[in-house]
Amino acid sequence: MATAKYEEIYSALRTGIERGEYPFLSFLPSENSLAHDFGISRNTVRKALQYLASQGYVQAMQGRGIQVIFRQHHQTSHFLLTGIESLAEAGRRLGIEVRTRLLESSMMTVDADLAGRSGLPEGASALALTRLRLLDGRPAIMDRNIFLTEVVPQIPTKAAESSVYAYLENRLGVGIVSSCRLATIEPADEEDLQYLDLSGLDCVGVVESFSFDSAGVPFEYTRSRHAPRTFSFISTAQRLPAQR
Amino acid sequence: MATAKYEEIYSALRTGIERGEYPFLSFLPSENSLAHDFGISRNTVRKALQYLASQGYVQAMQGRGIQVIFRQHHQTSHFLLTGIESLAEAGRRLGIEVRTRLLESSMMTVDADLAGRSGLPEGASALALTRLRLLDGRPAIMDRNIFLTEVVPQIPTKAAESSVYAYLENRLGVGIVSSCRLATIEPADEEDLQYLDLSGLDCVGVVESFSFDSAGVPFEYTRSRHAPRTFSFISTAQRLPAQR
DNA sequence: CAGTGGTCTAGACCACGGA
DNA sequence: CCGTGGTCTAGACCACTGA
Repeated sequence: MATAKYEEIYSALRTGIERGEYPFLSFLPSENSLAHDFGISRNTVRKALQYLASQGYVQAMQGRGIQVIFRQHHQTSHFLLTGIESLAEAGRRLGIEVRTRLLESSMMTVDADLAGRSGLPEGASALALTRLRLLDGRPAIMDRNIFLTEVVPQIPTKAAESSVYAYLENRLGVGIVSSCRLATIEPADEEDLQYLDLSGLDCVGVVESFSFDSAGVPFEYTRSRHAPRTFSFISTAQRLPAQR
Repeated sequence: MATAKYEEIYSALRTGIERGEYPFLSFLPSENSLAHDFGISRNTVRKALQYLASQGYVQAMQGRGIQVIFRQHHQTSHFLLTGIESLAEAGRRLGIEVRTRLLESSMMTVDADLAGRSGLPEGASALALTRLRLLDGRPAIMDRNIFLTEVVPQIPTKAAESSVYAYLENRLGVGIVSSCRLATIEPADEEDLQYLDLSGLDCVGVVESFSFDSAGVPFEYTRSRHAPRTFSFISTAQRLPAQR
């Protein structure tokens, strides 16, 4: 299937919501009428609606309908902690100019400490990148990426200075399927003070990321140190069934 | 239905994963065999698996199987940015003692600025709480909660000093269904310096939260200022269909 | 090739909300 | 009461993986 039917209706409804055709707190058409209008089964409609809900666009209410809970100005001006998006993609979405300086690229071996923190197999060969990312010309993020050599044998300087993920997807055919992120705050170190524009503050926001490729291999571990000014992550949550 | 079938199999598999019966990078039984074993249809099995994937427990791979990607020690020692969980619940889960001091409780009216930031209706009457939360005896979080009076007419001091959410759910029958969180870093202000244990740093982690109840009313806006030491949020992401 | 997950259907019954 | 969303089924066909 080129594009699944539920993706089409997901996109159609999302676009409608983002354009304001379905404003904040209004209701979407009912599942039955959507199924009829799009000529698909109700199950497929429900699948699209589930994705919309998981992204914070709508909230379904039994007996009432499907309400729009998306607010344009709040939910489109931040990085996504939920969602897999490269900095280059986020920059395009937010209208921010992203530049990247490759500071270091080297081969290494995953030691016990790194293996424990990252889930990468101990003793494996890995490629480490250190990159400084500039947002609208201001040094904002210090990225340290570690890739399994087995999955990512090398990364050309040019790719490292534009988008690593575009290179992985388009050249190597490696896609990130799942990713786990951890956000904390740490005292700034000498390197941060040297490179980042901290606006006089003494902390950085740290985002660690653990990624799995489409073959289920944990192949990437990244630590990003963010200047406070540009640390801004958004996430949506729904009550889960069977929550402990 | 008391508990849905998919909730039961979700819980069963999650427990199995958390107990190590299905270790990191192992495979679950196939969808067909799960359907047979639990005596339910494959669609229902898939629904349970989808929730497991959304919580970062598993990753399905076409033609191969369903792989476990959950690592106990990494994913159970942090607050959840994905997921709706009160601080009291998180404390129990993490084995942290949570104490709360109510600093202020007052009625207010939602002005234009607050309405713009929070999504609460301008002019509405609201109840504002300011609370200091202590984790294992150390002042760690300054919470500012704003509730629509229409939904939450009042909160007894006792409830404010234990868990507001338990009070909302059990006494008022108000459940949070969807919630949007925004995490940033800000310079510490005088109040933070006065109350919080900042470990000598000059920043706080700020989490803003916008919540909708089961009737679809945006009824709560919360700003939490976290001491850096205890700011630690985890989030999992999957590649979405139709990602921009 | 057999077995896996991915998509989709048509229909059923239930619980809930509002008129 | 009717219309809404919530759950569940049985079965179909597809695309992909690995032996």
